Amino acid sequence: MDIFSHMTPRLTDTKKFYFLEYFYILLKSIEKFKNVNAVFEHFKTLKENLSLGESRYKKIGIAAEELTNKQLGRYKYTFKEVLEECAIYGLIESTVTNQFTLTTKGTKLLNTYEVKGSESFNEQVFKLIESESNGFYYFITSFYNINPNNGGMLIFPIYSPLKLHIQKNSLSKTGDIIQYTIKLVQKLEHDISIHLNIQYDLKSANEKLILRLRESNLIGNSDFEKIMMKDYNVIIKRIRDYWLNYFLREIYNIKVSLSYFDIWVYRAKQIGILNTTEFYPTFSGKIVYPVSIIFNGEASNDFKRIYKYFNDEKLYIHEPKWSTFQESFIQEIYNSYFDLKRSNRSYFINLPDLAEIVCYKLKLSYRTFTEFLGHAYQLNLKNKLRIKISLEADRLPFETKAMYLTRDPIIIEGKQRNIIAIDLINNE
DNA sequence: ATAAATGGATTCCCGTTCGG
DNA sequence: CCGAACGGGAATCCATTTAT
Repeated sequence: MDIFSHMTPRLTDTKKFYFLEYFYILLKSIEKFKNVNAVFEHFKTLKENLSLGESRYKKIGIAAEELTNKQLGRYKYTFKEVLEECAIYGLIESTVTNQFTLTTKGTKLLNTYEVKGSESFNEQVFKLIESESNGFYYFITSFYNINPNNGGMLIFPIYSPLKLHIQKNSLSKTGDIIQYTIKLVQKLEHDISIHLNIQYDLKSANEKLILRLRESNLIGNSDFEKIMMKDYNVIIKRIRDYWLNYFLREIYNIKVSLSYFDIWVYRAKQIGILNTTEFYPTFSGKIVYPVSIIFNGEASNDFKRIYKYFNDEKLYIHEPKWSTFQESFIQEIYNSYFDLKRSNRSYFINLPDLAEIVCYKLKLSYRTFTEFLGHAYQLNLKNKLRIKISLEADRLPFETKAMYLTRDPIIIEGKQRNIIAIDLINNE
């Protein structure tokens, strides 16, 4: 029995920020200060210290500069959002205007972060959000319903003109833009048939998109009409967002805006409920899939129960133990390594790419992957593995230095590892 | 009728990537 | 190697919808 026969999910109770650590830095700031201005000042410092938000590219070792007024405005916006969401969960209270204090609940949550670390903290935050909204339930169950034969995986393809080998300077007229959308639609239909196993005709949806671009005067009525180059980025972004929305709302029938969806997904990733990646090898765009299950009953030892719903269904995260999962893990990194190597020719392959494939196939969180690879590497150093694993920090020759900054680093034995090679040991 | 919420659209920003 | 263009996440804006 679906819990939403009794209620609707409250998917917009979450405020507009991605990182769960914002909860921590706000609580910390209120623990130290009462007055809203002082709280904000501290919040700002902690935000910078933990490099939260602003850009997905992490700054490396550059001292913080003075904020512009605009940036300050943005920080205040986020601050306000976090403040509001903390109030929803009863973590803070305000008896006098612009004065805040922690509630018992808030103090307890802050303590969890400082004593038990961010993982336990995230799990507690999850419980707060879920008890308020049942939002994660909505997404996990929807995903499995949408793509039951493929582990609940959702695809969000993105193909910029560049990706389709169309030069910017060849997109100067209305007809060029339309040609781009037609080529794009072919790719989208192809991806849908491959990954969702449905034949979809996107022609009429594409006509709607073109109509909208016309209504906004971004493109003309005749194919020969020039587009304004200042509008170029806007046009491309409109097209991209249109299709992302279309996949979300029309194909998957998920009842939440793209911006809220992104926030839910990103938060779920931090909790370890689902994985999301923009770097899955051989796919262009975003992929989202659950690494947890919800059902009424007891799960095997490979799962960790983190929540129980009022109808007795439980949410379990797939979190196997190394002792029992070791064999499957080794087998999968071995298989996936050779899959990737086939298209690569080089002995070493990109480790984050391998992580993507193994995490997807075994439904492991990235954290568990790193932990298990660490164990495997240890055994390998002691010659207790049937394969030989080499990990290096070097990059592949054709990869530029910057490619690693956009992806979460994989740290094994205290060192960031970028590439991996695997051999069979042939003396057995 | 007014205020708040919503969510799509736009802007900002900045590291990456391209093309010469 | 360099400057221009790209790209995408986050912040913000703002028209529309919903609540009061």
